[in-house]
Amino acid sequence: MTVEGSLTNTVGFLLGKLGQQANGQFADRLAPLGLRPRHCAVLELLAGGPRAQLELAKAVGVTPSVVVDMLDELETLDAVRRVRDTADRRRQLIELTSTGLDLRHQTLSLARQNDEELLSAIDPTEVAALRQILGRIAAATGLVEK
Amino acid sequence: MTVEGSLTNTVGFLLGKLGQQANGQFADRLAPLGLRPRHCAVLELLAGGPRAQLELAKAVGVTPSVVVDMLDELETLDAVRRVRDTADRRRQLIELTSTGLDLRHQTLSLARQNDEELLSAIDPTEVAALRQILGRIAAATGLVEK
DNA sequence: TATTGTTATACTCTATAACTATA
DNA sequence: TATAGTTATAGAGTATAACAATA
Repeated sequence: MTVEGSLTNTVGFLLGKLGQQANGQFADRLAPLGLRPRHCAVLELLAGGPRAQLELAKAVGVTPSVVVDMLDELETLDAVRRVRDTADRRRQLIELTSTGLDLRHQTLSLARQNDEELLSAIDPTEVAALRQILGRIAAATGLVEK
Repeated sequence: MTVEGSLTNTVGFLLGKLGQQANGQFADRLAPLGLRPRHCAVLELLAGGPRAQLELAKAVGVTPSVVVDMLDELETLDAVRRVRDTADRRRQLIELTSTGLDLRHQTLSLARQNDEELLSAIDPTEVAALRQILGRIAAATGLVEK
């Protein structure tokens, strides 16, 4: 048993450590695809329809110049297309290509594999409870658009 | 309700996001003390007795040169002392000073405040369940020495 | 010759600010 | 004059590798 009154027992500390671990493992799985976790959030958003770059920046929580880089990379992979908005020629609408959609399915599958590995030590009913509680905290802190 | 089959529903994704959030909030609380989350792990370890720098590096999971920097900072704060090991003069044993011990108490208190803020949306029995499950996952993945 | 700690260097990630083209 | 996107630059944070002292 861990020492009472220790930092290690803190939920925040555990979340930090486990989050880093989960993210690192996920990044390793994504690497062969030429993607990193950040890209997945973009693919996910674009699956809901085309978006402008600044919209993506705000939604993913990164600065616009980072979005430019990510989209350059995704374009190199033929995962997305930049199409000029005819109504406002300053904007570019980012569309998911068919290979982008396929890539998104793959990342989703990898994310599930990642979960399985991460959660292999605890039983299914607890996994469900965990997912539910984490989802509620994320929603409460506004981390995820409901 | 969130879309079924979405990355956002994944435990790994939620852990990553929440971990980053928890860590950021904790870092903000620590900033006035001149500390960052990493330092807390060092203070915690040293509370169990003096350690050599390479031991600290391995335990905290950072590279030796980073430990040098962290200890320089902690020494500036008078939180730790480097004392040459008389048995092996290459080693330096790092000791917690009394102000370091005090600092450790403060960081623990801040970590608890952080938990309260983070978990304000969910009720106590669920918090207990969450802490228990996270602790078990962390132990299973070897993230925390039991 | 190997090991502890240190320093110097480089690399990644991200943010800031200047720039263009459109509005 | 303001906005969308881009580029250039700089700042954290971290890792790698060369180095001095000791074993």
